[in-house]
Amino acid sequence: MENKRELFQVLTRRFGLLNKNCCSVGSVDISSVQSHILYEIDKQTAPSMQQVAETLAMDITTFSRQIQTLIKLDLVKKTPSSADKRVYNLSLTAQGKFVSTTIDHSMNAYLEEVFSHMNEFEKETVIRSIQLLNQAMSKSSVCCTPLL
Amino acid sequence: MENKRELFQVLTRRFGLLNKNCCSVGSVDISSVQSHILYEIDKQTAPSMQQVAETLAMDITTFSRQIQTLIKLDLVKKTPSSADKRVYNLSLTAQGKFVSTTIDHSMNAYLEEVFSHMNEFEKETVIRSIQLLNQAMSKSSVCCTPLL
DNA sequence: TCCATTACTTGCATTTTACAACTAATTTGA
DNA sequence: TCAAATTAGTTGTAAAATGCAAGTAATGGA
Repeated sequence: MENKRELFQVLTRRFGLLNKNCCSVGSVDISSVQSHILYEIDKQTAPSMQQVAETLAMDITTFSRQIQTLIKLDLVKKTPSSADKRVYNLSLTAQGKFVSTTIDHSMNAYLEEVFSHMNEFEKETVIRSIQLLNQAMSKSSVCCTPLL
Repeated sequence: MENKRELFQVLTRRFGLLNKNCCSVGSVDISSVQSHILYEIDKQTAPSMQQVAETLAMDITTFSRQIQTLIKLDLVKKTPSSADKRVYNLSLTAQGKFVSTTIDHSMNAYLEEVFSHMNEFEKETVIRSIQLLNQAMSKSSVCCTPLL
């Protein structure tokens, strides 16, 4: 079986769909892009706008507006940096933290469910393979340069 | 290492980015969604609008407009079905076929490049793992029901 | 034959996106 | 030291993508 693209096409589509469905927590309903933003703010410590936008390979102007939306939803806080007055540091509000954590749980629950269809050996192999793939992609010169 | 979500988050983001960059062929410049549409029309034989829209988990009205755009770009042809006059069968024009094939080649070239960072054993393992993953996801009850 | 269903389209209204052009703060280098 | 270049972030505007509601036309079942 050598049609790699087919495999990856289906895989990405599934993940895209998963991401689409993922992001409704109580009365808060955010987009997949917004959930990625929350995720990264949570992961990095007090990142600047530029940092997060670059990690997500997003245009900074689009990012700026998304942050405005997330602030209106009371999920994100923007604090002026004392070191450099041009910079804002991003952080999650209590509610933002809650939403982010809840999404994280439901994603992990979904992944557990998926892995429950495999035996222990397959599970290990697949996890290891994804790691290999991520490493290989980060080494690749063709694409994806800005991404961690 | 057990943070599965982290792994998949990075993987999907990379693929998303790859898809974004993928779709410029000569003077034709299409979106990632449109390339998925071409891909599916090429793969299925004379599918109806509903069929393709459902495979891609797209809203039919959005899909209808995307098809209009692709017809204007002379990439897709819409033929009334003789069996059922409500139905249109979709197919690629010569140019559409060319664009689709070219994208397919460049995606496969990219994947080859990625796999070139692995040895033969790793390569086999990763491919096999993606297959396992796709199977497991298709068995999953949580998500992704409409997808092949 | 008439009514429910199906395939597809159009009318909105919203959201997302990105280029260009802006302000304000910081750094560079003569 | 101070003007010029760079950097962080915002806003104007315009295009594209999205999806619900409501429409038309064809089909199929009772």
